[in-house]
Amino acid sequence: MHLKDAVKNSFLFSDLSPESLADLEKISIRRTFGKGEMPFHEDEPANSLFMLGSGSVNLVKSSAEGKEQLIRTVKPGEIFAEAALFSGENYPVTAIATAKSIVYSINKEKLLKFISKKPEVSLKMMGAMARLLRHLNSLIADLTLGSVSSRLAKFLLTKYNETGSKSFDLGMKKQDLAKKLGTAGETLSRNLSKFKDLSLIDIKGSYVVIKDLKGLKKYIEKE
Amino acid sequence: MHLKDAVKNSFLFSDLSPESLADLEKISIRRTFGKGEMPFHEDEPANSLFMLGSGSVNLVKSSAEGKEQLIRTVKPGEIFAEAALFSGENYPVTAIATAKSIVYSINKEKLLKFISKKPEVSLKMMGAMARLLRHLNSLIADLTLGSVSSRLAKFLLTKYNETGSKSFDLGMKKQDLAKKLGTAGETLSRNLSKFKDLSLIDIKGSYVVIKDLKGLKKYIEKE
DNA sequence: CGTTCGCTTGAGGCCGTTCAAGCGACGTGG
DNA sequence: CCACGTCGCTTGAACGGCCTCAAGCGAACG
Repeated sequence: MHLKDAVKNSFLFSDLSPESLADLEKISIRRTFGKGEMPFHEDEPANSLFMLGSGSVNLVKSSAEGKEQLIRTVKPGEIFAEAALFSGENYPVTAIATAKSIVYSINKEKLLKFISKKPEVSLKMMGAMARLLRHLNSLIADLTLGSVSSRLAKFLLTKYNETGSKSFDLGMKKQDLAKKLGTAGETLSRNLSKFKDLSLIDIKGSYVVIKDLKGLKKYIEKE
Repeated sequence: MHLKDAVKNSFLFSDLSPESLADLEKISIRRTFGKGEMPFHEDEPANSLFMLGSGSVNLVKSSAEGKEQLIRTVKPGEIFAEAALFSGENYPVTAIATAKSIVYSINKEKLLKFISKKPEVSLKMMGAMARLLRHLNSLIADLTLGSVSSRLAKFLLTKYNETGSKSFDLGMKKQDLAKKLGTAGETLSRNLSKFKDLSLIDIKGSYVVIKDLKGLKKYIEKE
């Protein structure tokens, strides 16, 4: 895949002029990562912004004991490590490719120079960061204020809204979903069984069918 | 207090030219809030950016059941509700003044116009958002990956680093500290007692003396 | 002097964790 | 083609951290 194509889906750079695009290409580096490889680690000095061309990347925080919290999963066209651009320290999270991925990295200083000539890009950049801020805010609220079953119900309903269908695939390993929900695999397993016993859903493998929409919605509120 | 003085401590606007400052003043509204009053609520449409002139403001997320998680406490000169600027929805959090505060609010569209003429301000704005992103990232990690005692130890050591002294005041009500640490008041109380019993600290009221720095540090790692 | 407020302390219970064992699906090598 | 190992998931049992409810206590304040 070429940068030109990647950029089409990109929020940040989608309507750049051809000349600008050529400039951007000069300062960006294209790399591919296999499943499990890490584009960057949270204890590395941050010197680049990244854009995902294809594949999928998870952003996680990990503790000394090896526990992990999934902060965000990046989809093609999205940028990540945006905080890296503006503070001279290390990356705040670790990036892990969960599938073969094409990643463009852009050196911090060069990008800053590039951006400063293009106010539209700055605005979009801020927009992207603002959306992230919202995401993190509600993630905090979720993790702190709610229970696992409420988070699970919310996840299922979000999937339902995204796909527009009552039956869908989880789209990730249950282990990963557990991490996303900030819990252990066993606990997720039990909660899925509970929902199944209550006839709220049916589940076979990673394939889910929502049977009782209202019932699930109640679970979101019910702490 | 006049906007001019507030701006001196402000990260965003600190080195604006006098003319720009005059422009800024035209589009900003000065308001004062008493303790407990709310400059904005998380279910209100977001139409302004805020800057704290003096006083102190807490940003919280609250759940249906009235539980609250403290996301950030804003200090004079800092801006807040920055995410509001770039996405047309509601405020992501609720702001509560914890002391008599002077707050400047700036209409979203007007500020955007103002900013777009000043790339330096955009850059600073992004810097501010980047710092926030980092803050939220580590908050999530803390809340998810660690225990209350670890978070408490981290808080105490941060205070120690900030003040440079082993004895200091908590700087807030214990209730508020509990919310900041994402726990209940009772649990905080027990943990403080535990640290005291272990001779890691001494505490009288909200006045703390650190007695065993290494002991506290161990608690941070220890899950 | 009584009330309110912030904090502490106790008792009980629940949710989620960890450790362990077991199970089916899958792939590989004999 | 089957045996075996691995992997992801499930299930059970026990433990424990944190929460809630409730009572009590000192300090501040009217």
